[in-house]
Amino acid sequence: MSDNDSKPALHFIQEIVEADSTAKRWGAWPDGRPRVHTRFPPEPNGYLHIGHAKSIWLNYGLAAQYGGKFNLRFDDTNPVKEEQEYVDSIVRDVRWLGAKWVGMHEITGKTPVSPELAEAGVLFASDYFQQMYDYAVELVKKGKAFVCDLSAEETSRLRGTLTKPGTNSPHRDRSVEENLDLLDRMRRGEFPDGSRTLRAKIDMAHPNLNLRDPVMYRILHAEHHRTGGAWCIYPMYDWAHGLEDSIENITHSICTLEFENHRPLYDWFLDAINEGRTDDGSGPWGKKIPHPQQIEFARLELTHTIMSKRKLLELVKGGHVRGWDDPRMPTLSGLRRRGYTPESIRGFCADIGVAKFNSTIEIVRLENALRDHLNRIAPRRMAVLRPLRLVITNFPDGQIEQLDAVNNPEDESAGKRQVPFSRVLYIERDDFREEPPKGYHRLYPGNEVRLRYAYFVKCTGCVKDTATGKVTEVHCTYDPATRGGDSPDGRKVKGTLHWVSAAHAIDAEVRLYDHLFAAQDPEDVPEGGSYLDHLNPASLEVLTGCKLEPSLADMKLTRDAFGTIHPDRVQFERHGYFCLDPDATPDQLVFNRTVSLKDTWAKVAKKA
RNA sequence: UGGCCCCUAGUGUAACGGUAGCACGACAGACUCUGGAUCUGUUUGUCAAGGUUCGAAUCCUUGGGGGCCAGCCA
Repeated sequence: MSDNDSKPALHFIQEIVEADSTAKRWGAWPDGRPRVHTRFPPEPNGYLHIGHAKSIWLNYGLAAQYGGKFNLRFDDTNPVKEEQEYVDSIVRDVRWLGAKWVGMHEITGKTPVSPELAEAGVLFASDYFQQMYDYAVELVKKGKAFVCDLSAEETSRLRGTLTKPGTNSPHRDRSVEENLDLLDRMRRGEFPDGSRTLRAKIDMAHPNLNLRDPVMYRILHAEHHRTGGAWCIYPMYDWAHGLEDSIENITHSICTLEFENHRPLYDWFLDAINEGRTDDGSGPWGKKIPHPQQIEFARLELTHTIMSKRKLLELVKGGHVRGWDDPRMPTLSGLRRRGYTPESIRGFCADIGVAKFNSTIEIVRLENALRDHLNRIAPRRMAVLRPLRLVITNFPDGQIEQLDAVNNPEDESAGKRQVPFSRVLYIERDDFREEPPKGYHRLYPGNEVRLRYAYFVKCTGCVKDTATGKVTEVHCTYDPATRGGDSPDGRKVKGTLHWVSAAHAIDAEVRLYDHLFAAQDPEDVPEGGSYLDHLNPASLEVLTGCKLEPSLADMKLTRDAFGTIHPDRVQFERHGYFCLDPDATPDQLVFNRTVSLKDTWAKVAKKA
């Protein structure tokens, strides 16, 4: 090939959109650019998780890439499962991720915003209920739908099986007049729940079970979170979804693989409505309505976690986690509280690709995307999580020195800060061994190490509790010539330790997290087992009495105009990335470990 | 004894009939005031068999493996 500018590889959906744009298949915006209009259509029956992030980013990313539009639309067609709480959390999470929908009110400051403004531009399928009903009446008139009096059990029995065809409903051949009358009375609430349905008249012998006279409306005398008691019949997903897309003039209706078998039905409904309609609106049925293209891709699966909304709900309700926003949850609210950045989640989504293969991504990929971003933006600080006293026996008692420390070696503009140093410090318990294992180059009797940004110190011994044998204090001497951490004689040390001056340290609680599930695939359980059996008992470790350098007292957790938390993020050197938890109070700092640093030593030590 | 979809290193993902590449991991090394970061190198792959073709990961056939579908859920 002679061209050096190899185009970035497009995934299969981008290829479709690209081809459609070239052909102007979906027409053009007023300025002449080809139209691309996507949407994210969550059902408000749970919190969003990282899998939804992939979908949001796919849909919004496509719209952004092709200069198109993106809708946030709630698919709220089942009042018995849906709640306003979920609407609120979903709107919050989509906004936090960085997707911008049509009509969205963007953040302008920290002044709290009204719920109306927070929801500005958000669409609801329930707003289309009347239009959907009108279309249903049209199908009845066209002889393509009928009212069926069969019970749910009978309907199921007559549907047949995967290998055997179904049987026609005895009500399938009712007259249009009778169907119209019955449908009207269903709508008026004359019939009890479950007594009748409106069904499409397709083919009870179809090999695709979705086409065996599917139910379009069921009777549900339930209070809807938005329409209240206005309706007592509610549309089924298959009937509703294509109409929602059509009404919004969506071009590409992207969904996950399990809807592949539903695409023929998606198309059938739209085709049925368009039958007899014309491009110019002449004729008895009027103008043709838009018919978007449904495209399916593989949903995101991750190791060491679960993505099922039902099971996530179980974890919450069963008290296995503290709530939807527990930092161990794969929910966006959990990841946010844990300290994940929207940038890192987007980066992850861009990284993993879009395809039709059912794959499971190793969770380290997510953690890596996180480290990658945090490494660039997080200021470095020193924090001793499991403190051990270190006394510098030749350092003048009462003397305090302020030493310069670099805030972020990856970002010079982050500048420097001063850290107080004195005779008694805390170091990590793990950084001292009376008898060092092979390859250990931290502190042990006779060994010299560097105290980061401070001095070289040489270990002279330790003090032990006579009863327990536990080391309570380590002693060392320092070399005054190494101030700042460099030796004028060119002498090298292998280890560099972080530390905190005991007299200046602030106390904090630190929560360490590990994978919620110990098993790679929590769903992989023997007969009679449960994914709950794989819950990792060590997924949360709470450390108290941690010692932090004084500058950490400035850490903040802010809330934006929508009440969404934005915690400051830091790297505790040699430990990992941390952020303030909403549980923190002015006199009790609480930190979450977002993700640990890669730990080569741990790997070496484990092998030995 | 149904229909639809899918299968490329350990895990993901490119190659669109013309040299199987990339990322992450793993391993080895360099560098380092974080056993971090960074850099270098190594390793491993087209599910199988036929067919079409000068040439097949790619097209066809058969077989194997996996996913989804029998809600008045989405």
